[in-house]
Amino acid sequence: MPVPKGSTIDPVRTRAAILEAATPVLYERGLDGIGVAELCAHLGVSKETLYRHFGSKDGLVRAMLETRSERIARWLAEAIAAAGHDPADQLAAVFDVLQQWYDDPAFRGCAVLNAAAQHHDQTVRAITERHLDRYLELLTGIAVRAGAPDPHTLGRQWLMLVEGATAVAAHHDKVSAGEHAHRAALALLPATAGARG
Amino acid sequence: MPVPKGSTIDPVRTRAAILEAATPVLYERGLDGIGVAELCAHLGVSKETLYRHFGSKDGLVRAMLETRSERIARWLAEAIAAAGHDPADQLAAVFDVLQQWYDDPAFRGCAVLNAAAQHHDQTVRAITERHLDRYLELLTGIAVRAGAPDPHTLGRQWLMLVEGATAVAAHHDKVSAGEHAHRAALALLPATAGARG
DNA sequence: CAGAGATCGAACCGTTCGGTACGATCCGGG
DNA sequence: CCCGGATCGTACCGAACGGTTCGATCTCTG
Repeated sequence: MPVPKGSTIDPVRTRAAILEAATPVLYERGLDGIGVAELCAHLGVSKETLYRHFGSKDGLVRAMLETRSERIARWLAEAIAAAGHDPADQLAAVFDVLQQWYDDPAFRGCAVLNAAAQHHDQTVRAITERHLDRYLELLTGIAVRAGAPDPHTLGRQWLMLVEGATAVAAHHDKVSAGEHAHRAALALLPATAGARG
Repeated sequence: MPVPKGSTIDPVRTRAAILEAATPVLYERGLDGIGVAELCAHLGVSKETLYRHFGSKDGLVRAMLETRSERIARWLAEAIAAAGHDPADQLAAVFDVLQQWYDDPAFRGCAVLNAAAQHHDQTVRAITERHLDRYLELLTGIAVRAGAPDPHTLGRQWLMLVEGATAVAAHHDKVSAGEHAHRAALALLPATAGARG
């Protein structure tokens, strides 16, 4: 029973449960690939409840994308933090996490970028841009700690590798995509930096 | 007058004209972002004509994606051929073409990959995979001519940079995206190869 | 134990969708 | 000169869409 029936039992928990359950469904079916009625059936929630908590389908979508973006960034940041102090290890951790994601049978590419490809809504565009900002910040941080002379550019090139690997894994071939991207990212490090010692 | 009115004047020209006119509209509005009626109004064609030539909206979409994929590949191949014999120049030509594309105000990312993000139809997936195959073949060719020891892997890493640069340009910041990706691609060349001399 | 509030389920609304049908029009080939 | 076929414009279809409403139900709070 994902959502309790009674009253004041937990107004905020219902919202969170809806969000949690809607995320994978919207991801695998696509934002416009499922209607509100069928979606509610999957969630075990009535339409009225959904509309009271999110106002509209777009409201749910926006909340879902923001939550997902924040979660991904937190997930990556934790993987980086757990990798110790060596920037090379931190970089390896990033691409390890990515490859694990690619290996998930449900993997269908980046949910946020997929969403942006469908809704060219202004709000969704903003969420997408902020999502890539978060990625960029994490990667630039590694580049700084690695002593790269132009960490901003290196971070951006790493971002391209991350997104490129994700696209290739989603639409072409996921085997070793993370590993190949990782090796490419490493090759950029000594080329741009005078670092490593 | 995009489509002549009379009869046997040219059955194949009508189809081509529809395809040509539909491509930019579907690109900027999104595959599901415009209905058949409005689309036909933009094309200056009646629904009956469209359905006689393409059978369904999906039929039109498939034809459009295949045509677009082939055209992009041909365009890139010509740019490579025009760049002379030096693989480095050929690589530069690829990223030059990409940056020109990014600078187009109508640029909204790769039409084929955007389509795949919306329709997870089997046919669209196949078109997308073939599209990336074409890219990969062109890039691997450059890697071979550059004497890379593992040209297949290098081609794939370049493909990631190409798609990553496109995604970043579409969703984050298009300024210098092609140039940064180009520099990253160059850095991969001496790292993977023992070549250049 | 009574009331407030959250939820359900289902009916309902207007709109839009992809797709079809039809009569009128226009043209090139025999 | 006329017929066949491609086209147009429009009306139409059933289904699905996003969203609203309402009575019944349930549960926590006072």
